[in-house]
Amino acid sequence: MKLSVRGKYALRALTVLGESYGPEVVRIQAISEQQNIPKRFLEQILFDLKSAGIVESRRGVAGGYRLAAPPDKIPLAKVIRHLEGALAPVGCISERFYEKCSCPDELKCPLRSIMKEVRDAIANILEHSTVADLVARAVKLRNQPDLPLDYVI
Amino acid sequence: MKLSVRGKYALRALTVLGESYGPEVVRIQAISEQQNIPKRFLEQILFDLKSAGIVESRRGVAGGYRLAAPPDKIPLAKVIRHLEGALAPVGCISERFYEKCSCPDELKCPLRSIMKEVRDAIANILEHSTVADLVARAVKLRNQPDLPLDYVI
DNA sequence: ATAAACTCTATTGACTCTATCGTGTTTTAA
DNA sequence: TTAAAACACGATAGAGTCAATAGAGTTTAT
Repeated sequence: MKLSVRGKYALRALTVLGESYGPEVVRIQAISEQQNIPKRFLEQILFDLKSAGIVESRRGVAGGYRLAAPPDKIPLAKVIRHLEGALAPVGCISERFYEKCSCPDELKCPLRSIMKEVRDAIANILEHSTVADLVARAVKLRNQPDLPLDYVI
Repeated sequence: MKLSVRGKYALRALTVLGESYGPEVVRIQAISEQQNIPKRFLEQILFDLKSAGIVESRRGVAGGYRLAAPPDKIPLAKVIRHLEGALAPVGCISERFYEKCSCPDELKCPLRSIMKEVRDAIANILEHSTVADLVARAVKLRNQPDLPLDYVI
């Protein structure tokens, strides 16, 4: 579940869209500049998110992107699953992206058993975190002095 | 933190070594056959684990590998970190494998803040699980009827 | 001495990933 | 009505990673 650059860009873009959620649309270029993301690459990513029904767009001179649902209705797990595939660290656990393993007997594989716990821990956080949480954290961090993350609860 | 095939092979091999932990050494070929791992590839992996001080070897005709420490003293996190690098899903969190991110301000990055929670959840499990746990689970699963993992607590 | 087994480096082929490019199409402000 | 802005979509290049194999060397029990 190492997040690719693509995935990071997507989540950062969604945070921007979440912050200005409403009927209005945000230009790609605005996101690109604010978040330091290559514009052409971002186009690709947003288009991909659109095909997943996560964002919607308006074309033309006053065009741009906006969230397709309220920020608190978009779990990060949904975004990551669409962009990166399985949350599980090994394919033989994943329900949606199952991949057969080479081990002698999957049902008796101790590694699979432990990795399932890891998967559940990850999924538990990412299913319950939404774009709204990202926005909330962004606001909170913005209004705080520069504390390292360890002191932020 | 998607585990590579290499990482899976390593952990499965360590489970075998854990099961027959003692002064005696296990041949690569035995592990390779039992676990369905390409022998030449496994050689490479075990040699790598040796350089990390996780296993030790004996050369010659009666040679082979054994754990360099008792199974309960080898946390899975150590193995995975050596083989795959950071446990964290994004490099800008990792203490041991830190990588700079392109975001405008890392200290105010909400994504980083959430991913730190994911990292902690993963690390919490993998720091406290050891090769001994893998062995214990293997034994347990072996003595059980074929239940899907969901019913195993 | 010989064979079995580890040691170590190199390399190959497939694949993935980031990023850029080109060329459309749609929309709308002027 | 026209031109510019922005999305749509596919193609592709370049770099890197990864699994797997290969080859030649060293060690050691018998």
